[in-house]
Amino acid sequence: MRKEIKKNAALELNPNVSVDCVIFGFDFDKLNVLVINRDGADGIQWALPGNLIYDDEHLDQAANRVLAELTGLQHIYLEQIGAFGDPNRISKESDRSWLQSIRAQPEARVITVAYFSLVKMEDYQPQASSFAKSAEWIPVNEIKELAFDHLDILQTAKSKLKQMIKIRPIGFNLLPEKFTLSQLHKLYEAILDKPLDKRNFRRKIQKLNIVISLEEKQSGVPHKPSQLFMFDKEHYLLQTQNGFDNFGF
Amino acid sequence: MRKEIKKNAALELNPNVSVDCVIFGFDFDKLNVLVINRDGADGIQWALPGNLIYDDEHLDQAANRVLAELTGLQHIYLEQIGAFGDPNRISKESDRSWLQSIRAQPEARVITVAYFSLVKMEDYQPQASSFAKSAEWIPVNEIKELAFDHLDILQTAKSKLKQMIKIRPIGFNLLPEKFTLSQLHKLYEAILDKPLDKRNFRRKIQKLNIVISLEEKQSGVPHKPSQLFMFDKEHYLLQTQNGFDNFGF
DNA sequence: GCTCTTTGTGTCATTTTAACACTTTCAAAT
DNA sequence: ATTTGAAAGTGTTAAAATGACACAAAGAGC
Repeated sequence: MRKEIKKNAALELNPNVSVDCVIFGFDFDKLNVLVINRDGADGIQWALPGNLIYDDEHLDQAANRVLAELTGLQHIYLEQIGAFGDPNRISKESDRSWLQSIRAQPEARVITVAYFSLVKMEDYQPQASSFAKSAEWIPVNEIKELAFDHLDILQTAKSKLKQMIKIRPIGFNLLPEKFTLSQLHKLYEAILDKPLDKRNFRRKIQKLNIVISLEEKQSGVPHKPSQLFMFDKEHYLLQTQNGFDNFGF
Repeated sequence: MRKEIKKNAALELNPNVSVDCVIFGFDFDKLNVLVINRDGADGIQWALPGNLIYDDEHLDQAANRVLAELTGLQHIYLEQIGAFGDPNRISKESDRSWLQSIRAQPEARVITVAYFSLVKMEDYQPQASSFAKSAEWIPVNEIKELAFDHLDILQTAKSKLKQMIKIRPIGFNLLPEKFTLSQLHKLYEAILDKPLDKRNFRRKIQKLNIVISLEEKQSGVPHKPSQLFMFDKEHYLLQTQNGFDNFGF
């Protein structure tokens, strides 16, 4: 009997800790973020995919599980961006009434640990399930309101992304295996939110030795076809071993 | 009666969430970290100052409160470095037996949110209280073992510090108001853990326009007395407004 | 006044940066 | 077949930043 109880306890949701995921995608023009739709009383309400953790799972696992449950996205490398702990972070009236419908202890104080990731949009078509009524990519710049403190979380994610892309070549996760330098250029401009000189950008990327030029070009485009490139992971790893950690944008 | 219960509930510790603080100090030679001593069965056991949060307090507040309760340090700007969520992070035998003695629910699953700060050692003489038997500055390099997953947390703090000092002038928090460039130089070397050329370091710092040379020199030193400097916060803030965020070390 | 210790300083060769405009290549339309 | 539109791709120059490197000056203690 005692064992029974313990076993159940391990499978129970911890009422005090949740995880939320900020998944960025790039449509070759602007940054998008994956949100779910909770069908609230008062119209559409977007939220980041997130939910309570189980007592026996690692935070990182919980983030992966919750993301998969709500959006179908799996096998994604999620990186933590921080914990959000305002005691009133879920106390807005619209949020509370929604929580009543899905939580065993809707009044419990919940801190959340936020994660973020960059994915190739084409590879991940979100499929809503669980309490998510839908799951969609929305342009980051068009998001003016989100449930709970998710707008804060998104803001934090954006600024971490901006920082991180200066230090690590994470941008490649947003592009297909084979990409053009113009795509990469546009990506950096979207993330850093400022224009970068085309020629200087190309020179810098190529001098960094982190892209390999393929013997292949775009085809079917109504303009001069572009050379295709791949990320040179090995060369990058070599450089990091020598203490390299600054792309200098 | 119901109110009574609610009020008590608000004043209760949340059994699932704690905060831990990594406080760095600099003794003009090397980095130190503030640890408390829990008087365990099997000899001395160092730990980072940390404890459970209350249900009605912000995580940031909790970190400040816990730090003050255990070490007496107050009015310190603490910055979050991340949440640690291994479900077994407090399950080592020595940790469990200690938790029995201080926690109402010693078996609860606890995630912790870690904070860090940089302080002037001279300004903060730690005073142990609560369950801390003592509170002391220990050189970071001499720490081989800590309670729970605190060694992980310390490691993370060190690497965040290394990153952050390249982006923001946080090092000045470790030095007195008035300092010499040699002290600053040594500090950067200690944090980055590599030698920096003296002349190049001085040139760079001075070109950054973030220090003001005072009309004052060291005295009483058995060698050529050094010029004193202050951090030029205003000038730094101006630069950040223009998007500046890279000291390039 | 000698010794010890730390401060403080300059140059040069190399690399990196920022600013800037025109030609090439292809598909689609005429 | 020719034109048009749209994006790709390319080089120079001046200014600034970097890294490597060695010796004189100032004070305290003896």
